[in-house]
Amino acid sequence: VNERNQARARRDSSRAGAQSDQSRRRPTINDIARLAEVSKKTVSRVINESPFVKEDTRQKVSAIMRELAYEPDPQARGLAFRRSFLVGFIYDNPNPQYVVNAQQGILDGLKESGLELAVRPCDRASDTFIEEMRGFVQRQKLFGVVLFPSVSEDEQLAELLQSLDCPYVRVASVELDEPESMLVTNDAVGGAQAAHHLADHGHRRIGHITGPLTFRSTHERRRGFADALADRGIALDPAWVKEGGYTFESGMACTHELLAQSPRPTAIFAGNDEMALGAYQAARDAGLKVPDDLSIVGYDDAPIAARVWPSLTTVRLPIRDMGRVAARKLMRQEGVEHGEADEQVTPTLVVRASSGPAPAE
Amino acid sequence: VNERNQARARRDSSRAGAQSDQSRRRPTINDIARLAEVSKKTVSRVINESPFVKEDTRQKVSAIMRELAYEPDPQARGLAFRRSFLVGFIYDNPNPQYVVNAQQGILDGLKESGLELAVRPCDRASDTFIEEMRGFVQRQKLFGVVLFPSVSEDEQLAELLQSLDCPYVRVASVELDEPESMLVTNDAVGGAQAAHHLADHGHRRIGHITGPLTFRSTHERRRGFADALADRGIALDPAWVKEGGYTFESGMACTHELLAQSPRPTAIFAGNDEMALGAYQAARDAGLKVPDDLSIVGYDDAPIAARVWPSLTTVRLPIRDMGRVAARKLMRQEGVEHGEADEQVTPTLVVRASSGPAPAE
DNA sequence: CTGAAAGCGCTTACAG
DNA sequence: CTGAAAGCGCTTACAG
Repeated sequence: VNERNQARARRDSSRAGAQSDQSRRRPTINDIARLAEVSKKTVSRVINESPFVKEDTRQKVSAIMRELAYEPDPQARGLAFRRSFLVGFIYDNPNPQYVVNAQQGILDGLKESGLELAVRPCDRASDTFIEEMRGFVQRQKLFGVVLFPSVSEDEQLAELLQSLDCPYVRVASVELDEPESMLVTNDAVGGAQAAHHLADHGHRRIGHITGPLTFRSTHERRRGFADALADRGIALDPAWVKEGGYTFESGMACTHELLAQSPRPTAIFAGNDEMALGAYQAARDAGLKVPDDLSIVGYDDAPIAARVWPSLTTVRLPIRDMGRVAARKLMRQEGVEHGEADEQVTPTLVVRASSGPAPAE
Repeated sequence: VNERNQARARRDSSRAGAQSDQSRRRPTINDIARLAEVSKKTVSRVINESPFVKEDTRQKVSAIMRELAYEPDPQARGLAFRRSFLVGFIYDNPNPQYVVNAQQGILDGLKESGLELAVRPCDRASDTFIEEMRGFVQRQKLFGVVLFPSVSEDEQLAELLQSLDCPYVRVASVELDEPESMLVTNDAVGGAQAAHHLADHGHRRIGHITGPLTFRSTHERRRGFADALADRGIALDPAWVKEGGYTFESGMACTHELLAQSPRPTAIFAGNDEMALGAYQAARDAGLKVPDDLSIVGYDDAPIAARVWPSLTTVRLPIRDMGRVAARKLMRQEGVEHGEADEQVTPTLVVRASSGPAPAE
């Protein structure tokens, strides 16, 4: 005896007043075909927007579908298509804000499409990573997959998806793949904006705390930052570049090192907001006031950036937009989205209270 | 012509070196039946752990399933069962940290079960809320649904799910429903812990910023807080209770009001961490030092609580655990989880630097 | 432009 | 304890 059905039966029997099964049954393709006096194959053609249906017929069938509020069963369609209507969101970003925003954006893009989003955190360091992903994709016959950093940079995973014939879109800071399956985040532009902002405020001794060197974004942000400083005739001293780990603690430690030097930097550009907050802490420990003694600029514009004191100047990554555009790209690849051409996403500087003029010498 | 298949065909033709379709085809129930020399019905019985299979037969079939790494197709199973293996996570909590943790916990609970998680943000205030939820549940024939506050408190939604015969578990601060579909968060206990902590530090004039009165947790936290203060002989003056909105700004505004009174409170218990940070800001505006002049206690233990200065004393809500336990309860309802009895979740106080002894008079 | 037949990979009655 | 038949709600060839 199947326990699941026992449970269900219990519920059934406890709802004596429920409607009859007949009236609650949802309409199927057969109901539509019968009422429209066509074959179910023709109904199927209407569902799938086949051009080989006479306009009259299409109208008639559509009207009845609307009347009965008919929605094709994704499970049955999927079984026949040998493919599901599930989009996978595979992520490994440690920042919850990042994940929720990306997820929200993907859902924005998927809205009204009939596609659902199945979420899947992962650990690239795990021995079973690739096998787990293979299982997920194969078992669910995923419609496609959206990948955000850092798992979007995993070539092994990309190859797996190709071999499984599973469409994907990768969000990353460099063009790792064919353009149709990439969404590039232009991190060098964000780095440049931070550089111009600080240079324009008269800073000359500027430190940089990078993200982990295993992230492509780390190199892009640094490159954009260094190049833009060079444009203003300022060299980014390698001794003033420290590798952090995108964590509060690493931001604090790197800032301690930077402030121990003499002369010390008057401004620090942190690779993300989390590390920028660590820099706040280190500045306090060193008896320095932000921004009077030390200007700090972050990256991401996490919600916390506006809530700390002083509020944080930072480069805003439009993560939710990135999710929406990535989902749309995936849909366009598969021909279910006939919208406008590809959109771009670009970071923008948000100036708040943690950055100001360089202190007088 | 179906565009999706065009896209797929393009990909196919571009991968000339791919394995033959034959070798890549996943095994089906028919393959297993043929190799095990039984009917597919018997294989089905093994898959569904039916007791009506001879041990010998079961062993033989299991061995072949393992050998071919056979996994039953959830789509086909779902179609036959008239039910999917998708669990819905419906949420409307504005706090991303909360959402990610809950989601992570639900996934912990679902691990290895073959159930996938489909996420669905919602807006209870929308006119189409109930119809959207009906569409989601019916179209996907959801296995079940997990609800977190505040949407878990929506009786209309609960009734809808019942009428749709869709199992659910509601996480909430009070027992709104039958125990098997409830996970109670014991918010009154958390409120009491905050009260005892402040009372033990000698505070007598204590303010409280509540969450929105439309949240059940608001009343529970307040009740637990007030009762525990009463135990210590301290009355919670209604004039020192302000209704906030779980936002930074509301925490700031309420604290301004509290500090304008004379005498002013020496401690404030905020209904969540976000509002506690608003209280920090208001204290700074008023020239008060935390915790020397004013002790502040929050609720949630969001990651930011450990990252601000001074670090925030707060009541930790084990959100991830709540997600895991909720998922398990759902599975147990449906008989797919045969684990231990129901677990409880309880809040715990995390003492940090924002609370200390009451200032001398 | 339209349809009858067969099939996607499973399960539910119904027999035995 | 086991199986042959029919069906879940759709789509893919194949005809016409």
